[in-house]
Amino acid sequence: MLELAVLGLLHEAPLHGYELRQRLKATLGTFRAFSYGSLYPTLRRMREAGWIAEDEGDAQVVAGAPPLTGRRGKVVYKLTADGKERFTELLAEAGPSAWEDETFGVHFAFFSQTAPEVRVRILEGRRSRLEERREGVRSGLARTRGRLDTYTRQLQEHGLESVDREVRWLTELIETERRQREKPSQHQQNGT
Amino acid sequence: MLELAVLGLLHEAPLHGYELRQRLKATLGTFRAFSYGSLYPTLRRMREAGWIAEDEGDAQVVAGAPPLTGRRGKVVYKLTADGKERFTELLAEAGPSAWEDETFGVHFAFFSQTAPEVRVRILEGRRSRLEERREGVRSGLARTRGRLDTYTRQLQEHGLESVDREVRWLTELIETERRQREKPSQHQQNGT
DNA sequence: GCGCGATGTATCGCCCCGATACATCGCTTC
DNA sequence: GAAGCGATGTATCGGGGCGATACATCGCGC
Repeated sequence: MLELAVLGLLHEAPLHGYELRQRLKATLGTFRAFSYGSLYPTLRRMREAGWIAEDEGDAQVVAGAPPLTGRRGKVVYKLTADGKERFTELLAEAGPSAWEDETFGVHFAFFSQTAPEVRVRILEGRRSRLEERREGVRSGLARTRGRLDTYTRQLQEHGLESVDREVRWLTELIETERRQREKPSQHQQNGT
Repeated sequence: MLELAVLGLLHEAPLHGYELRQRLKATLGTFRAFSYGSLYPTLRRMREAGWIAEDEGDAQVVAGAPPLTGRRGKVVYKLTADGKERFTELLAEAGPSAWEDETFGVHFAFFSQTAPEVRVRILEGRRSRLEERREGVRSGLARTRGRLDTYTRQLQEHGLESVDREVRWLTELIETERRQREKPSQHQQNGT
């Protein structure tokens, strides 16, 4: 999980740990935090696996943000060729591993680097995943009708509505994707 | 976490592991699953701590549900006196440990056993927690205006709306709680 | 009589989190 | 000018949850 996120972030620019974590928060938003307690071990694992390399040294690596100082002997990480390959490989995956709760957000965050067919597959996969869950909760709610205390029921209903909301969101996204594929001349990329 | 959930479930009736897990899913709904990989170790820890006792044996323990067979040498767990005490103790806690993401749902699920003041404190605590986060995301979104690609922005905005929705939900709940305290004659308990 | 899905108990390794420990930098405050 | 402080920065540790996996039995239909 974190692996993919780190791969994606470093794919844009070399970063050191602290920055990585900031970007993680900024990119994933409410979705996930990823503490240093996960980050540094992951970084080590990835270095050992050969996906990333440390660029010890000193200055001017920061690339984008003025508020980040970034000289002095920091450990700057960057992708190796193998790392890039690995990233592409992970982005191409369109199985359950891409649409489970914990994973989906990270995959989605790098959708602009992902192939259009894969995007749609993932969005649809996530949607049916959520629809299944929704049915489960709904029937559970129906089965225990009246036997639940107010708070438990309220919790369920709130959860149900959240799932519902996400399903609608996904449906819109899928439709947009389809439209995009009809007329691929338009693009929705950012403008730096 | 799981500890509180198990305590709460066993407080209603003795159960064995499998049932416990079913109830966990039914009670927490979309909120959390809790796999056996967490449940059984937790059960062991709790037994060692003296909160629960095993009631090996055979029959008629099931208490409520017809579809659950439940004879044969299953391991039925029930609360000890210490366990009940522990439960009450945990229910009375109204600190951050009760309103963080992972914990809040479980505490909420047992609100009907929780003191009214504690309920309000927890709801308010959760709400300010979410409001903080909302501000963080909002300002992050403003700071990077235009520099984010569509997908990342969409993820952020969806997350933001989710948080917003939960804040509104909590506000309603808080108001209901306050009203309840004005005229405590009405109650909102379930009717078995 | 055979297989299969639900019931049931349990473990293992992996990953992530919060807490914690440091150390330095740049800034304000006295 | 030194003392204090919050942001920057790197890192570890213990604990807990998860998915996968392994079994074993029960009740069912075929």
